[in-house]
Formats: sequence, structure tokens, C-alpha cells
Amino acid sequence: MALHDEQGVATTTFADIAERAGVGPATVLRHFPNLGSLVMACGQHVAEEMRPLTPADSTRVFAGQATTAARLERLVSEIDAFYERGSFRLIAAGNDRDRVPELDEFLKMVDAGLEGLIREAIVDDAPGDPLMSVLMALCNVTVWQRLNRANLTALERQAILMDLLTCAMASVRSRKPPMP
Amino acid sequence: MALHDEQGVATTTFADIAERAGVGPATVLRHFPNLGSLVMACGQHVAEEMRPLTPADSTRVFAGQATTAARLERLVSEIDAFYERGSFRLIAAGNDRDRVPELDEFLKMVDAGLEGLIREAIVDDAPGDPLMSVLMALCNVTVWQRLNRANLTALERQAILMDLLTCAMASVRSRKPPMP
DNA sequence: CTATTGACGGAATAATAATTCCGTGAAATT
DNA sequence: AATTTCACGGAATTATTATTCCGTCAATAG
Repeated sequence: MALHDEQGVATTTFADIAERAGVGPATVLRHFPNLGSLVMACGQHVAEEMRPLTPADSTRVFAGQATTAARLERLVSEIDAFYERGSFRLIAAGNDRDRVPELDEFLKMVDAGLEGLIREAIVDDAPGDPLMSVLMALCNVTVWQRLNRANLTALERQAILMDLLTCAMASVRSRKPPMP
Repeated sequence: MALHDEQGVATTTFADIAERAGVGPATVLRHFPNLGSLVMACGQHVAEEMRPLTPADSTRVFAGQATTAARLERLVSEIDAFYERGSFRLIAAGNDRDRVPELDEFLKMVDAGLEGLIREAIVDDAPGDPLMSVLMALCNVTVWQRLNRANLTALERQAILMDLLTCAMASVRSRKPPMP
């Protein structure tokens, strides 16, 4: 995992891993007969450290929040914390996702989990397909990454994202008048 | 360029290129002694097809637009067209940017150009560092990509992005009261 | 105490890709 | 017509990495 963090997944060689682990290359190969199995194994630990968001977090995160705005507020705070934990690895995984199928799987799962949680947050507002796409776009890790690089405190960052999500909801709704 | 589009830059081998070109591997190597020079050469053509935005486009794009809102409107339309032309390759390049220095260079240039044009659009509003970061985040190609995948027309897409940029400006400004 | 098991890892091998070499032939020059 | 030049590309070479092989050793079972 350290090496994958330092130099990326696909560029790390089995020999690199063996050396860092202080064992022979053959030993690494025995435990992980191919890159896929190694990535899967790392994935377990990565997921633990990163704690991806899923609809299962819904009750914990949204407990007692009656309004959509209140839930969005909580959602943003969770997303911020999540990316604080995992943005680095999410981006690294993204770089290699079409070289390593297991990384693609993982990222799809993370994405699906996030989408589910967002749905829970705005469940009152009958989220349509376009709205969800827009919200997912705003909650993307690259957006967070750029916000994070800005000269902003965590609270400012969250406030801005909150504003953007709210704005997105209004914007999409205004363009899709309810069917008569 | 076709092969880079089909299977990515770093995964394409010189032999692949030679075969596709109907020549021997050595011939490709003579013209492009290393991957970097090949990428640079492709970059010329890619840039032509993609026409990255730069502050130089300012006069053409913003001609006669007196208000910030009007300029933003034009900006969004340009960005949308730009990504329509180039999002595919921008993303592919992004995947290999830390394997191929030349791709990194290229993307930095594109980014700088876009940032410059955005600055021109909001020049009236004394753009601060944080605001620019937020706007750049929203104008990121991955955001566009997700909006594009949504069930939206180009005009809807642009309208939403326009709303988001406007909202971002208000949001950042409200959080950074002018110094007394 | 001896036999068995199985993880270990250095070294050999295979696979893939980059890079060099060198003979060939077509075009340009004399 | 003879000579020079030079791009070409098949084949050999090198480099890198994955993968296999097999002898060694420590722990465990009998």
C-alpha cells in the first residue's frame, strides 16, 4: 500500500514490493499470484481507512434532520471528511482504473455508495436522473481536490459546496417544470 | 493519435504504432526517438483539433459583453464547446500525466489558458485566489463529463453551469467581506 | 529424535517492449 | 551511367518485469 501511494499502482513492480517487504519476489507472488489479487487484498485495508460512504450511513448521518437543507448540510460535512480521508487514493486509483479492473470495480462501488447517500439526503424532492448527475458532478473528488487546494478553511469549503448543491437543485428544478 | 485514443498513451507500444502505420518499428523510432518526442508531435495536432482556450480568445469571446453575467454566459458556451471537442483526450491525457511529463506540461498549459480566460470574464469583480479556485473546480473537465453524461441538452447543460458559476461567485464573496 | 510439511527466496526462464544494427533499394547528384 | 545519400525495416540485442523452479530451513507432527 505504501508503494502504491508513493508511485502509483500500475507502475509498482513485484520486485519493488518484495524489496520493500524485505522478502524475495517469489514470496510476494505466492501470496498474490497476480496484480489483481494484490489489489483486492490492499482494497480491504484501503476501504477500512477510507470508510467509503454508503446509504447504510444514512441513519447515522441524517438522524433527526427533518429538512432537505439540514440533511444536505450533514451530507456535505460527511463528504468533506470522506475526501479528507481518501481523496489521495481515489485519485491514484482513478489514474489506473482502466489498467486494473479491480480498481475500476472499487471506484464504481464507492461511486454507487455516494450516489445512494445523496439520494437519501434529497429523498423528499423526488430526485430525477439529471439532478442526480449534477449533484454527483459537484461531489466529485476532483472538485473537492481543487477546493481543497484553495486558500479555504474546511468550514468555508463546506459552506461553498453546500451553496453549490443548493443552487444546483434550484437550477435543475427550474428547468424541468413538473408534468401537468 | 488513433492508437492513443483507443488504448491510452502509456499502454501503446512502439510496435503497435509501427504495425498500424504499416512500417517497421525501427522507422517509428527514427522519427520519434522516445515517447516524449512522439507525444510532443501528436500534441501539435491534438492542440489544433482541440483549440484550447486562452486569454487570447478574450476579445473574440467577450466582444461587446459589458456585464460580468453576459461574459460568463459566453464563457460557459465556449467551455462547453471546448470540452465537446476535447474532453475525451483531456481525460486520457490526465490518466497518464504522471507517467509522461509531456502530457503533464500540456495539461498545465491548457489549465493555465482556461484560468486566464476565466479571469478575463470576471475581471470587474477583482477575482481573489479562492474564487478562482472554485471557478476552476466547476469548469473542470470531469464536472463537464458528468454533466454531459446526464440526460441534458447542451443548452440545459450550459444553463446549469452558468447558474453554478454565478452561485459560486456570490457564495465566495459573501464569505470574504471586503477589507475595511 | 526423525520425518514431514510448507513457506521462503535466489536463480533461472519466459514474456514483453525498447533500442540498435546493418543490409537493401530508391531517389538524388555528379 | 556511376556514385552518393538516406530512409527503410527485418533481425538481433538489451532492458525490464513477470513467472517458475528447486534447494533450504524452520516449525510441527509422529
